Amino acid sequence: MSQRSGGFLVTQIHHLGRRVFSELLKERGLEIGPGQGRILFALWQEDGVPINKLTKKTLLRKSTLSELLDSLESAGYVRRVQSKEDKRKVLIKLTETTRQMLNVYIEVSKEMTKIFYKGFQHEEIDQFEAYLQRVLDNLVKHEEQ
Amino acid sequence: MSQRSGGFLVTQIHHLGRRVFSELLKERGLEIGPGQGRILFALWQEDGVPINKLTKKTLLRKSTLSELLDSLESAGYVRRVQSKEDKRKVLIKLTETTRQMLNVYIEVSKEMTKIFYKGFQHEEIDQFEAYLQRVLDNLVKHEEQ
DNA sequence: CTATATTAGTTAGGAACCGAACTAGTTAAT
DNA sequence: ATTAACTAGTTCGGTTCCTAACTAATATAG
Repeated sequence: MSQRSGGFLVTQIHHLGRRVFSELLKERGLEIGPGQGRILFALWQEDGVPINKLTKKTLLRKSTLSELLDSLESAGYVRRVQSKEDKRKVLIKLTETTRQMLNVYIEVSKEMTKIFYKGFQHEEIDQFEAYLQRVLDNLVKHEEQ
Repeated sequence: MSQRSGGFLVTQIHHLGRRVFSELLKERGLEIGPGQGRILFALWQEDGVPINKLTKKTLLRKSTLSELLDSLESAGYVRRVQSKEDKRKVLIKLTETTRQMLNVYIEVSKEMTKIFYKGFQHEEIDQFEAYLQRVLDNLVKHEEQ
């Protein structure tokens, strides 16, 4: 119960990992930051979604997304389209250029995973990610209340 | 090998966790942000250290520390003292006020840990944190090269 | 059918991070 | 004993995140 450091470890992994990932993206010529990549990744899985849905996928605040989307839009990676059914909603669509970046991004992600899990057995990865998911669920549940 | 999401999970846990932790600190009347807390925590373990050593403990860049220490100093939580042996070095010392915050901080950390690990057995926590440490080591090793 | 509540996004101000370029002090090499 | 190389911190400009306060559109309740 006493000296647990999970939160600190996660924070350190996050920051270090982001630096490494950032470096890999640059090496491969992908001119996006890891924050932008996170949003694009969600969009590659499902395109043309309203911002509100992106907040659920990324767990970012809508204000954060609003700003990141500004930068992605002015870089020409996404377009904002007002929904016709509900005029409050803004649908985010990938541009053609962006769709072609997916493969490189996947490559970089794989490389990142290799570094991340160096020396891990497959079952260890499974177990570890299951733990991560449980922790995430705990936090989500706590925030919902 | 293919669809691994460890990095994404860690990122999400980090951001959610930070929001929760931030909230807890506020509830308990501790007027510091989670970033500041991270530095103070390192100082509580060892006081009067040069900034360079703090970069190793926190894994933050020196520019980041420099700025966070500005805010901690102007809030009266730490003092900067030039080292006499090596005039390049700046030693960071806690003030008396800050030393008294430790207990509350520990309380908040415990509360955070409880949320984080809800439903975990002791051995599961041990195993999980060992995995985290391995991942962190991987990233540190990769960066060193 | 209007008033109210809810939902979707944006904006503004601030905090926590980064790399790159700088200053100043120390060490090492000729 | 100079010069060159290294080390310690700071500063600057930029990114990614936050909360709180706002506007606009839709849904609901009387």
